[in-house]
Amino acid sequence: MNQYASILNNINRYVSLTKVEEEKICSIIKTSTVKRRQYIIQPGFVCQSRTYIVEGAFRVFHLDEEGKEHTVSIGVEDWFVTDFFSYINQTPAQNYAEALENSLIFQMHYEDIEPLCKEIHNLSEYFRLTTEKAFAHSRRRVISSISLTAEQRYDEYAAQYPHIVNRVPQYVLASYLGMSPEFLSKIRNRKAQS
Amino acid sequence: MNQYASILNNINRYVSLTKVEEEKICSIIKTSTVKRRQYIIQPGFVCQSRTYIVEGAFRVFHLDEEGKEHTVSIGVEDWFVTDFFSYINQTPAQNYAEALENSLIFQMHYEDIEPLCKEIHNLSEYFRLTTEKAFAHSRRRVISSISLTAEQRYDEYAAQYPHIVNRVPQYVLASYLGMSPEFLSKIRNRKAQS
DNA sequence: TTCGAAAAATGAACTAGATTAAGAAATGTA
DNA sequence: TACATTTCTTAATCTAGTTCATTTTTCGAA
Repeated sequence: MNQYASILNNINRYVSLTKVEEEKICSIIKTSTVKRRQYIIQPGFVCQSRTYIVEGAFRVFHLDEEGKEHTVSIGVEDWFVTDFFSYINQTPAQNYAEALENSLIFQMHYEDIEPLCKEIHNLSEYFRLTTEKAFAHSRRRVISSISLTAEQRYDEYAAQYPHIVNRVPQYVLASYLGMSPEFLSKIRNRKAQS
Repeated sequence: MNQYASILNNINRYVSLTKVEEEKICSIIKTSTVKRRQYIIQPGFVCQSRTYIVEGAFRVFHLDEEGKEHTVSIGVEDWFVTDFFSYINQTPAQNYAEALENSLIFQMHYEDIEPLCKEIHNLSEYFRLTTEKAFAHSRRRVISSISLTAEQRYDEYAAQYPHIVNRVPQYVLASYLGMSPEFLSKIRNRKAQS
């Protein structure tokens, strides 16, 4: 069994790669291990790669002028972590991507993967379809953040990601859901009571 | 000059279509006019098409259980309007898309455009690149909605979309920015004073 | 196994922004 | 031109969620 089975499996859920295509894609993958608290993307540096999480967990967050962290996304196994704005424009990132656990990742460099998208129609389709899906979810999150109360947002998240909600630190989840850690604590406490 | 010049021009900013490709794409375009207040997407109906705005303005909004409207996106000329979640899954929409002005649109039907994406690599690339861009912006909006105050969100929008901020009704903009129309009125008034 | 630092919980005072309601202005329509 | 409907404004009241200061718990490292 191929060491890249996980990511190929993910891609083949959307398209049907030929053996040759699989090999080309695998040939540009770089494997790394990352320790908890380590950053793989930092403000000021260009996000060079699409990063696939084989094992572990990451978050992307934004640090505002007042020193407050705002978590943009949380990802675990079989997800991608990217600062898309930085990646697609190849301009310096404005966010951090931090390992929440010791992790194993596959990285595909911009200068390798973008030409490959021009070459392999299936790969282009894969990223088109997955990005459309991610975009649709992002829109749903915008609706939630506009229309729901803090407690409703927590409930929705807990229902949708039961395997993540208790895996990440509370202050990370609070900053993802757009509330203070104190208030999230209060919400959880209210639930534990009843 | 081709009647589809506007949309072809948009596509050719990202990829270089051949004449044959251009003709295939144009052959599936349906042109319509839509009156102000008319819906082109409604809850319960599947979003069948990608809609390109030639002239006019639209908004996509969600109606919650309490009867409140939450505007998800606002689009004018040279933008696409789609309920992506409904479109990609071909499931009933949960949102409305409403014409804010009398408008002229081009529509490409799911069953025509999706096979064409499999056939024309350039088209697949076009949608991949534009969706990645839209996704990156959507993420920025999530950050804004989490980290900025209502007034800062208004300022940011006014700076980024000066040509739209005074073109749409105030209650639409308020529901897009996630605040009450009364509060938006207050903000605008504060600015007019100083 | 104990120590120290980071994370979580608690509670009280505070505020951004919502809600309500009523009137004024603008806009469309006959 | 006038009437009806939609949109915007103003101001008072209310509350979800923040801030800050303190205490308690958790957990990794030695």
